Amino acid sequence: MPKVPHISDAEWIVMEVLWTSSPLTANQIVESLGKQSGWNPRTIKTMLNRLVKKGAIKYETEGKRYLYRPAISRDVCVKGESRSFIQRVFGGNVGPMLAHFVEETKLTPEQVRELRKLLEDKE
Amino acid sequence: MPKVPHISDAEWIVMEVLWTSSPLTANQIVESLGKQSGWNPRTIKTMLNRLVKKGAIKYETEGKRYLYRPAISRDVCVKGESRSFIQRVFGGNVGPMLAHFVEETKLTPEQVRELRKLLEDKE
DNA sequence: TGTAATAGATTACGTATGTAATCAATGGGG
DNA sequence: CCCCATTGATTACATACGTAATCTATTACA
Repeated sequence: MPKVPHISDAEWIVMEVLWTSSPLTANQIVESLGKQSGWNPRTIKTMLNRLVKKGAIKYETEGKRYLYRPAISRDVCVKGESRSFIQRVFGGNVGPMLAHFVEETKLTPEQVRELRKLLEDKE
Repeated sequence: MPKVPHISDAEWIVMEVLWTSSPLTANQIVESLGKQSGWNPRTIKTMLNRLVKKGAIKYETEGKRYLYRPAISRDVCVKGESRSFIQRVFGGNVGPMLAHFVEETKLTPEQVRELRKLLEDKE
């Protein structure tokens, strides 16, 4: 039952840290987020707790230290969030969603080329 | 100050009704959502209230009837929600987001053709 | 060995959301 | 002209989220 838990905005930022490198101790995560995040370390601890509770991360105790690591892959989360976003905003239709963004967004020539290549491979 | 209010999942469904056709009375909205939604009419009334409060819809009283209509366009909401989604999940980078979906999604030949056309126009 | 510093666990609290029930005003039928 | 049905407004309540503070257990130091 790969029930993808919903990762909130703030939680997502914490997850990124662990997806980038893990395992990490709570303190390493706090440091990694650093002052830029503007979060009190307590706040980060709280989020770690909640993420554990919702099964997004897990920890092992190495001696007395807690080592956190993701319990679900970034890819799975991206798919989950994407699905619900596209469902909500585009009624589940990816095609129109893509069209919307291709039209709406400034893309670099590189990106345009890459997308065209991907589309060619589709056919 | 086109501050785009956040439209929640459930609220979005109500908004779709009004974006599709408006103005409507509360009852027409309830009917339009019908049993498929599984919502108690009270629930729908509550959402209408909240949407009014957050400035997503407005109403005029025609005689004693309340006529609801959107106060913000679907397009503006789509842009707002998209921005926060892409920010969260793709760090704000639309290019990779598009690449992800083009790769991940089954698209009809039509859709592929349309996207390629849009991309051509981009260059 | 008693005490302070750590660090995870628990509790806090305001806002948002999902999902309603209850209140109150108003108009139509008897 | 009064009472009920209708409909928007107010209130309810549990869960999620953002943001912490406090409690507690453990460890390092004086």
